[in-house]
Amino acid sequence: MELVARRIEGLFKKAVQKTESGFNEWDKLVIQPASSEEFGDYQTNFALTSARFFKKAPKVFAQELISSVPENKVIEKLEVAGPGFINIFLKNEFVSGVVAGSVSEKWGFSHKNLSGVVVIDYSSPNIAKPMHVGHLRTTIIGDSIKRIMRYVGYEVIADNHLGDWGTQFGKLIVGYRMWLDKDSYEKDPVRELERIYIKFQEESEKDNVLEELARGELKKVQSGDEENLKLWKEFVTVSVAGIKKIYSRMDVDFDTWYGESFYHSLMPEVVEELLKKEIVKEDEGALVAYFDEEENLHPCIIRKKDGAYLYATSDLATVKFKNDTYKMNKAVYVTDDRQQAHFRQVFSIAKKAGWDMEFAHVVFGIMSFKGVTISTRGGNTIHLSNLLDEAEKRAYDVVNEKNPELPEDEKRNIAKVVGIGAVKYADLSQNRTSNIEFSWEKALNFDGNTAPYLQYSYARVQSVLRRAKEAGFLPDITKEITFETGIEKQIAVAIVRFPEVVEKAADYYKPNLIAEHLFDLAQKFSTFYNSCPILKCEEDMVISRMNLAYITAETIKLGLSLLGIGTVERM
RNA sequence: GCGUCCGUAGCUCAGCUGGAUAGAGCAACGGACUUCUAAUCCGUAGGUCAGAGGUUCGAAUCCUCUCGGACGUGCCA
Repeated sequence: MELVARRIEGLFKKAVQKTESGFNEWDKLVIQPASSEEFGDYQTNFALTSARFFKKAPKVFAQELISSVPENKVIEKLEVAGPGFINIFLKNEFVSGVVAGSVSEKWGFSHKNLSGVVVIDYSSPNIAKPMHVGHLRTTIIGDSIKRIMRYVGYEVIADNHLGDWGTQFGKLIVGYRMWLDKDSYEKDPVRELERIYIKFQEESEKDNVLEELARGELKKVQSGDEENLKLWKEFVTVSVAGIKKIYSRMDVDFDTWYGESFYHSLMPEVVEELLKKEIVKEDEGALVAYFDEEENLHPCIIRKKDGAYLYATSDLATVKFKNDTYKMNKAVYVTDDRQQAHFRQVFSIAKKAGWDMEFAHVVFGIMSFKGVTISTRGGNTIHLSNLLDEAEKRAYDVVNEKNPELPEDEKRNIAKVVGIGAVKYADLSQNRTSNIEFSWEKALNFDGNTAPYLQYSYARVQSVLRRAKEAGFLPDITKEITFETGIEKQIAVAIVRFPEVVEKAADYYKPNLIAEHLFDLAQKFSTFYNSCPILKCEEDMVISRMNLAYITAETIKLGLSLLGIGTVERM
């Protein structure tokens, strides 16, 4: 089914072609949601932005335009307002038909370039340390972008670029040999590794010989020392198991797990290719890429004078690998904004190397707690597992209070879906690149603009539908939805706009647009629910209202699923 | 020094790809449950969009400068 804004766009295109040939700046023709209900359902500023091209006064041009729009089943009324806005009012029957179609047909996004593969690199924790709330943003935002892009029709590969080859392994090997507590290692290896890691940090501040030892042990891992390699493998295995447990709780998964260790063997040929293409030069024994002045980037070291590779080399290897392995459309990286310069360098080098694809660095601000950036080393971590535990516990307490009669396992499930949904939504509903301060209160809030609010709206509809079923009614989308009140029409229009919001969210990598739209829809639904009875109104309105409620719920469910958040039948 | 990001209601944030009177949530205050789940709804109050210039028919949004904050900046990741 074609997006409504695109249908309107098509009509205006015809109108323009009727009045004037030779116009080709079609990207100026933007149909947007009306900024206020009084201005209709959609609006366009096209007459204002393009009046100059047509050498006409905006208002005059707008008037001509609306009288040239061909006969159609979509638009009820057009009016010119203010300096030359065109307000677009849709036909009720049309809106109602689109709303009904939205549950039976798939939205069409074939106008987009969907060919090729999109690889999204997100989460990518440094392993052998437990995941903490600092990992939340990349994990949740990346997972949502994956879901959104898949829904739109891209072939998406979710890649977890694990930090499984870094300096932490040298430190862990040293610490493991010195301070291991066997019992706690057996009980919870990841926690014990974390303890060792923190202890190493503390001790090495007093005694910098430790750092040197660690570098030595790391070197041994990388050169294939059997005993160290065995330890490394063990650390990787236990950490990945721990990480997967967390992902499973959060309903996050990946298609590939090409960690840094995977790319290690590819580094030499990457460097060789860059040398051959004269993108990097030797300087003081290191290999360095330089950039044009207008790129405004610092030189980037690709290989150290001791022959070791760096972060940039590793990321360049990922790009080359993607280019060689897949027919690429886009490569997307979801990280905090400290890495902006790094990725600008990587993308620039990759383009010069001819590794052809679109690049996107999706950035967000770093998370701090009590004013300090969260890090394992800083000792101010909040383990992700603790946050999820607490979220589930609080959600459980609420369900238990509101619906004590529900079966225990259902209450547990509700607590999980609602608690984790709240945590995810708190992050996904904001998309500022500014830094954020972690707050328990915010992450665990269940009131207002939160996931539980949306889930609650969904559950209420299910409750109505259950009662309707008992009374012998069922939603029937072949029956028309009529708008008796203004709020019913507003709900319908919000449903019509939903796929347009999804498309925008995919284009700009902004899940918060979906969150915002769902909240708006759910708020309108709550208003409707509280003021208009669904089952206790005149008989011919029952089916109409039930249909509207049903489709609203389905839209909320779909939207939440694009955010990686589930729904429950009761809560 | 240079660069990037940020500064919007008491708090947390939307809006930033220029459009009509700057929006939510939380907190505050007042109302609505014998009626489809009150994790809800309705209403009130709250703003020199950090500041100053500029571009434009039109600026929270684009440009310049100033102030304030965070981060990055040749051999860490």
